[in-house]
Amino acid sequence: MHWQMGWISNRRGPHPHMAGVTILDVARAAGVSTSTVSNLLNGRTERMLPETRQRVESTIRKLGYRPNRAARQLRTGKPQVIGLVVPSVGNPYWGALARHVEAAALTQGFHVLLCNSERDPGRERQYVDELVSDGIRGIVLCSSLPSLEHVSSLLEDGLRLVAFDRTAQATDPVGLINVSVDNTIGAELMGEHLVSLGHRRIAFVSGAIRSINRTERFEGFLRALERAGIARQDVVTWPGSSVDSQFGDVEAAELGRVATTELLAGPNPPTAIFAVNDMTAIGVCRAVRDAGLEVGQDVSVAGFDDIVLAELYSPALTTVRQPMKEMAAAAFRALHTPQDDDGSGTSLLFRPELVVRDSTGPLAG
Amino acid sequence: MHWQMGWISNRRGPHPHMAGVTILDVARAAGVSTSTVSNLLNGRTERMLPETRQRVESTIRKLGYRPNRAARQLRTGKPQVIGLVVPSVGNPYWGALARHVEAAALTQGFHVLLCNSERDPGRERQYVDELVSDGIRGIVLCSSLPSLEHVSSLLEDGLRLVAFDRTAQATDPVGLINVSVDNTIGAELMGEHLVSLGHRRIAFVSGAIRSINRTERFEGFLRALERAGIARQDVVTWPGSSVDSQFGDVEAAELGRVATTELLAGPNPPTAIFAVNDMTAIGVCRAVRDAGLEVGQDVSVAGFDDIVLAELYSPALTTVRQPMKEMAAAAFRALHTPQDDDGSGTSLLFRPELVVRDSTGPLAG
DNA sequence: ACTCCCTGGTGTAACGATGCACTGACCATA
DNA sequence: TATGGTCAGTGCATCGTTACACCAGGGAGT
Repeated sequence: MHWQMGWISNRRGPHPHMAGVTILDVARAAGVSTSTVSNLLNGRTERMLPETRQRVESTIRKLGYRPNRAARQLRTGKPQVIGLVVPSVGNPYWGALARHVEAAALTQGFHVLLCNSERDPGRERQYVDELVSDGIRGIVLCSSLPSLEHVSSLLEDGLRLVAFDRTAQATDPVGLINVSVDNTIGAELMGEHLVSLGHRRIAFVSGAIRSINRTERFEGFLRALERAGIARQDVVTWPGSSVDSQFGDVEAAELGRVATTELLAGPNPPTAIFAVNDMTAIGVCRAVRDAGLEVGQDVSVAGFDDIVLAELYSPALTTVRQPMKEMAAAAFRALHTPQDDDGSGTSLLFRPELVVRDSTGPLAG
Repeated sequence: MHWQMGWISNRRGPHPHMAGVTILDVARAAGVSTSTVSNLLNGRTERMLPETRQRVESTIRKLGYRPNRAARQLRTGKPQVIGLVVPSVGNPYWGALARHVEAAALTQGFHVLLCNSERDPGRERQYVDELVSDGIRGIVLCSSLPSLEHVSSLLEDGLRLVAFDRTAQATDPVGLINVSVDNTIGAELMGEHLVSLGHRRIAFVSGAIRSINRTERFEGFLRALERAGIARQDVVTWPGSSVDSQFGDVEAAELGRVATTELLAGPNPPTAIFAVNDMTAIGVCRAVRDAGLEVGQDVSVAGFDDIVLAELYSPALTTVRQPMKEMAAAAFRALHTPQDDDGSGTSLLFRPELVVRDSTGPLAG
């Protein structure tokens, strides 16, 4: 009978896996049922003789058995995988996040599926839908969208969603957890730092202040200046221009450059410039130098984020550090803690740290 | 009978999925068998009335059906996922690769599992093993190991492995495909560029020349200088020091700094310095400035890779660009082309491009 | 009328793990 | 001797998809 030949030669099915030791192999070798092996694997050890447990465990090791994730997922509906959606992992900031999220996931045996939205809202939404329909129940989303209302139905269906680099908003769907640095405090620290160096005319450079992050950073910055007796209306900002739309990476630097060139050419130019992030700060530095001035000497420049670049740049950038590793770990953990229905704990704010390097210095003259 | 109640209320099983439209739902709605739907899904359309095909296709769309990846993998053994193992996605070079690999995968409906080896050979090996035993059959590996012999058994078992940023070696296991930029040509281009600027005393800075990349870059560099009549023994290199071990990211810059400081303090210092990569070049720049000299004016500095940073740095770095997007796409494609048993085509070399910016300039005086 | 082939499908046993409902053995109590 | 209660497991239906083996019905060749 040829079906029997098929059965014999094809114990592993039509497409044999490489690491083909199954739970059945373990069960047989240990002289127990697959149920017992499964029970052990899933922590139901209380119904088991320690001796049996030992035997099964050693069999698992001897055979090099590893549970098949696909089969497990098919059965449980929960894959050991989380999704990570970032604008672009080519950006050092998101690259660092991806690195630390993956490290955190690894400690719990989870894998990370990487998705680059390229700042395309449609693509971002599609990725989330796709991950969900692939059975993934936990996603770290770094959205470029101000509103996350479109995911509320997924949240209601049990998806665990962590929004990274974003603080909670009033209109947020319930169940959403936000992980972010405390932008307000960070900007306040930087404001204080610049004031303490003697600067009084300080500019804030960013794109059109629409995103939550930018708003918060601006607010914190203002707060520090007002405390130092600088009136709100005396704070220099850049009005924005045609360059200003959705920026990423290199464009952010370009924005800083354009803004600074205008600012320095104007009447009564600032002696210090606080950029909304490090990429922008780099563009600011370039413009300062292009104007024949020295960064840290003639004009102080500060950034935000503390990307790798900041330390390496020349001059090394004074900036506000986000505790990336801790934030990434918290984001991953939040994916597994059941949601608090009391509505609290939907925002995890981390304390930023002021990092003073060479791009800021005391007011000259 | 309570089992019946269970069956009724639990049509989706004990852990209901969110997007629960199955192939059976489609089959029923279209009035065909699941086999027919499956046949359509897998391109076996030749045995099918065009009319039937239309009906099934529109049903799929109407119901928003998406095949369950876990079930598909369980059956076929081949997940729609590839693995990407990089030293650290926090490094802009690898971040850029990850971004483009993911984009290439997306075009074919594949997802990318991200793994950071953190330059730990054990971790790198473990990741590969883990991916394989999870059923993944295609991996892009950016190894820190000079030899890849340990994966040969996996290759024999049908794993498709692409080694990125590495050229083929004599001892490579068969079936391994290498994707890399042509380091020799790239370095040659840079050597020519520096020579054409009038430099005669040019240093090559890297860690201990052990890795394949570094060796090739050094060779190409030498070739250009020899063609210009500069004897091999006159080429300045840095002997290496205690700082020199396995470097990554920030450490690479530090290496460049230390090396350059020594070089400039020595007798007859070089007028141009070619660093093995951009990170190192950045460290070189810092040391040049620390010595009171100006980059691009007093001393020319060149890098390799053209990471984002290079353009943003100040001065903008002259470097050798790797066509990352094309290389990433080729790496992904190589994962799916059957292996050529004739042994050819195991190395894909891409043509680099010289990018002249501000860090190099004509010999002063 | 009979075989043989072709077309356009269908039936169904797996893939590997899970976890509920069950059970046989043993002990304690009534 | 019933009765009940642990203990330490086991049996098996099930998740959604695939692909091989099969089959009905029609036409062509002999």
